[in-house]
Amino acid sequence: MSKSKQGFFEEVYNIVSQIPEGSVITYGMIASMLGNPRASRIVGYAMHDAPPNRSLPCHRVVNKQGRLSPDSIFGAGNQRDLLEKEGVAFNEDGCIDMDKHLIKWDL
DNA sequence: CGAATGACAATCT
DNA sequence: TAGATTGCCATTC
Repeated sequence: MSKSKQGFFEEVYNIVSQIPEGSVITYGMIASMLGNPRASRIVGYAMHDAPPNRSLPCHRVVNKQGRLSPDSIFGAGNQRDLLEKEGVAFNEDGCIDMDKHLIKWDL
């Protein structure tokens, strides 16, 4: 197993692995924590390449719209089902109720 | 080193 | 309001 990924990716995996159940986080937040509030895409790319051996709850990582990743990538309806099982509430639009489940970091 | 990629975000029309 | 475009930045070829 060679470490193809550089530090940034591991930082992303580290944060994602810390997401408690029933909570979600946005790509922009993770990027901001890493010091690059504009690297939201890098976070998404890290998720795309996220190795399952990290047990990354990538289903808890959503965009700011509270929207989940494309079913084509995740696997048709799996992500939403997982979140619902963890106690995450969804809106009628199929988006996560960010105001209730979005992680709030210590201010 | 340069070009291409990408599970986003913000802005414009 | 919804769809399309641009910007941003790390990783890969």
